[in-house]
Amino acid sequence: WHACAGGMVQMPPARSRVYYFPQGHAEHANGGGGSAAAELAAAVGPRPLPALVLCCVAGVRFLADPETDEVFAKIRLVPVGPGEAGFREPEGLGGDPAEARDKLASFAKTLTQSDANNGGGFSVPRYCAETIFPKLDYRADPPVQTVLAKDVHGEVWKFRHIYRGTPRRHLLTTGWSTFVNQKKLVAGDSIVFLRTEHGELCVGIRRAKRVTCGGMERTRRTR
Amino acid sequence: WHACAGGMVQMPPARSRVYYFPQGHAEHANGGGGSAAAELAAAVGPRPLPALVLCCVAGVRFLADPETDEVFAKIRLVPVGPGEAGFREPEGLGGDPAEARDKLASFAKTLTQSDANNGGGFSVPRYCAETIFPKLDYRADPPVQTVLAKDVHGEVWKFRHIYRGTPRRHLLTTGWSTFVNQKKLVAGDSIVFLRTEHGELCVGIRRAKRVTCGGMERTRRTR
DNA sequence: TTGTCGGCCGATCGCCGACAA
DNA sequence: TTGTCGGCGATCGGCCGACAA
Repeated sequence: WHACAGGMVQMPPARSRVYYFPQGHAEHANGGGGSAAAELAAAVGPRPLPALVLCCVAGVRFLADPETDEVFAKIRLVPVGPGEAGFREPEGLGGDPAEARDKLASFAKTLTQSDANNGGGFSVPRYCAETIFPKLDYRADPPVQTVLAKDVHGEVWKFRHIYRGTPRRHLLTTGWSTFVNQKKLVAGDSIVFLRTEHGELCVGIRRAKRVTCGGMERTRRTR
Repeated sequence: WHACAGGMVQMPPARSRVYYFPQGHAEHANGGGGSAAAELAAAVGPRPLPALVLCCVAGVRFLADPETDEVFAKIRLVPVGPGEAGFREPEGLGGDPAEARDKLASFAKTLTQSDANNGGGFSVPRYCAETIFPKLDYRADPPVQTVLAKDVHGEVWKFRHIYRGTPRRHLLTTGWSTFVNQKKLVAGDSIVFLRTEHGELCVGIRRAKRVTCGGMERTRRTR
């Protein structure tokens, strides 16, 4: 899902030509998780570095880690000889994904302490509630509904969406803390809600870059 | 630890001669976890099967899976040519381990529903409480103490041991449910308490053979 | 002797409006 | 508009003796 990966990530379409940069791949694979091929292969265009290999994108598979929900892509590359015909720039790179993207409405929010602390609730920004979520019946008092959202694995999460308080605001209550615990979200992580063209509601997460500092305290609301 | 593996398991001492049975090793490794070498190499003595390899036990290491606490052993085997001298039967097999075993007192109990259900407590059989656990001060009312026990990894678990109720019985209360949850114990699994010759208290677990049936319900005390 | 149950008390969870940034 | 807090009600964990097997 593009919404989870972030707006900076652009994937080359199939059958386009890219340069494979072996040294970067090796360094990346050393340092972190196994999802090395993805961003590197996306570094389209020639660079002033040795050992560039012109390749043809044979296939792209969008995947997600079943445990951490980390999204990555597997890109099959087939080397192309310099003399071979049919050199084609990945021309659609600027237009295609952007065009596809505004067919679906999406909204991202970075979790606050209050969202992540086990107080149990999530403050829904008005824009998100009004454009992404199903319409609320504002005649009810208070207006409440159950919201269902699918994650990257197709698993459905159930949230109680209520519009209450003075002044009025949108909140997710029941179901939210379960989601936070299962996904192991902390303040600083981001959550993405999006509605597909079929009107289906989806939810994704993007984790903050973890500060690998020792004395990091897991803030739990003190009473 | 022998107490966890059960009384049926006997390990060959170092430098003894055993027969390695390659086919069984291969079948076992296919079916289950990685702890293949252990029991197979323990099948001491010639069998009416082809492809037996006479080996010398070069070393035995007693290990435990850090996640499941499953105990197993790694046995280094060195093949011995049929003509080589010094053929020595593992003569000490009957006497040695048995003798070593009654130096330390141990007690095993299969967990009942009440022990495993999150009611929070564990019924300690009188024999276990009186011979394995530290002595209680029966003058107190009720007699209580804190019991510390090490598991196979050296991790220390803390239990509240109390002698109460009418009629009186020994119970583990505080600390027990944490232990059950962390070790993922269910009714039917067994727990082993033992006291080493240094008076140190240890705790081990032996899981029941899981029935891989679909509709197995996780019984939780209904209210 | 010890397995299971109902009772019950206290801790925690999580929903709420009141503020204020 | 929305982040954080104190309050407080409902739920649940877990300790207890009463039985009975």
